Amino acid sequence: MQSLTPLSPSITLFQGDALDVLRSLPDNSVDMVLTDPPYSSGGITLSAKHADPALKYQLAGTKRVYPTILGDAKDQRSWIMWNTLWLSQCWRIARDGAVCLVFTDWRQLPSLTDAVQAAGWKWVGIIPWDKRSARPQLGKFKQQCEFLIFGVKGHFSPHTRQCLPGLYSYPVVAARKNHLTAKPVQLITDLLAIAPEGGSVLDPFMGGGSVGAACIAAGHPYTGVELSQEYFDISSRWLADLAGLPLEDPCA
Amino acid sequence: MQSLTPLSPSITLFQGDALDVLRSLPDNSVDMVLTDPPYSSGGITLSAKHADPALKYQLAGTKRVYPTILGDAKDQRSWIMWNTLWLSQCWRIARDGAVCLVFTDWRQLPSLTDAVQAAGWKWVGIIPWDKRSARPQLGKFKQQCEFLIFGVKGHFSPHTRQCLPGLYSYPVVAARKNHLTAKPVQLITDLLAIAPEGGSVLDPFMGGGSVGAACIAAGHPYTGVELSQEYFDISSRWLADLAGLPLEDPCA
DNA sequence: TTAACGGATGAATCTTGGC
DNA sequence: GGCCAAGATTCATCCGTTA
Repeated sequence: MQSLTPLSPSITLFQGDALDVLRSLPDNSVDMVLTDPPYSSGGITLSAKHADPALKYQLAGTKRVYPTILGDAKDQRSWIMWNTLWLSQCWRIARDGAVCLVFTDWRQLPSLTDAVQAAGWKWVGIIPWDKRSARPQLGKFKQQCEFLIFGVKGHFSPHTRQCLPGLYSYPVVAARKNHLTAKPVQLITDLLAIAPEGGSVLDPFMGGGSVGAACIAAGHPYTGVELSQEYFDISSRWLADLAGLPLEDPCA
Repeated sequence: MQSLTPLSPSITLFQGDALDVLRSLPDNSVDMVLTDPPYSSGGITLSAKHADPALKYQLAGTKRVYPTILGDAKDQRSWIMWNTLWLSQCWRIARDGAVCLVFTDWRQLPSLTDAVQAAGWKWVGIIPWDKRSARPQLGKFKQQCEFLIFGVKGHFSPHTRQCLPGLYSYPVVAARKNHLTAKPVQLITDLLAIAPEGGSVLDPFMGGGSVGAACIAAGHPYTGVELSQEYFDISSRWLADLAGLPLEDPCA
């Protein structure tokens, strides 16, 4: 586990395994968990599941190639258990009344609702994200949406007088993606409206860093964890840039 | 079990319990199952769950009163089992390659995907329906969507060259509803695009009759079942009217 | 023809008080 | 304390009517 801390007083990034890092974080210290774990979806056969996700989820002939995504080859039982483990750690780290939002695709949605609840969160909703574009399916329904599983720890008190929508529609702009499954920053920014003003956000699967970028823009302290050195470097460079800070030299 | 058969050669309606009626229908005889079962959702305590759905699901002070919905007070285990039973019957009645679309709310979604698969269907997707308007939730995400669980029997071959959307957005118009949970006819019409031309449709929970109405408009033979005598009368009158047929007098 | 206004409603949720 | 009944609450959205 390697930490680039603090990138600024309000941005803390760790390179390492999510579970290891989460275990090191103190109780009752964050207001929101917002993250996008590897789905371990797709691939009917075991060998197809074990294929590099960058190949598994991309159409043959796609020109853009992304770095390898780690930890995306679990079978169903292990995936549920592993999600329960990191979500339990998040629950411990979260304050009472904290909100948990986790991305999933349709295939893993039921398993993820199990894991969220097994970890102690109260499951209170499903929020679809309409990606607008999706692979066309001749004569079938497109898989046009991903989903956010919405949970709360203990008693949730609203932090805003707004009524937040139950559906978000933002296109994926390939040119702006720095990760195969990067989410639009505007989507994340909208979701942060549920958090208290200046509330801290924990993201155990930082990936390309969209959640961090939205947090910097919206003034939320952010803690991100990423296993892959490659993605860690990409997103920490981006976030340092956004925060207007020089990147710390870990060898200095 | 009482049958008003045939309302026309292509419209068959049964008043009775869905499971009883389904058991009487022959194997391999329908091309699509499209239905909206009671959700048995809502209500935190058992007594609240057992309340009249018209009270359970309606806002205090709502003026419009609907007839009682039957069979909406099962607990979680029974609900899953009961769904598995009627879905198994539907699977038997369906032809190879048939499609199954079942409405659910967010709370029952994971249980319904279990039941669909336990009944033999291959689960291949989740299609959100955006209702647009929904009850406001101060400082939280609205429950703005319901969901269709999409399953197929055996090998599905596309029946259209269209690519169907992965999200449907239609408002609920209270003035046009004849059932507390009636679905917009246009939504159902759009969903029928997945069926083969002139393919037959089975709907074990007819309710207000929206699925029947859409089938008549789109030229699909329709078999509907409804337990409540009151809703059976309402919807068979409506469908007879749409089909331009005089209502048969069962006492004649 | 178009724009603005008023009224009704939502497959709930939460709080409070009583038994 | 647990369970249950009753009542208050909330606003985006849509329709029909009026301006």
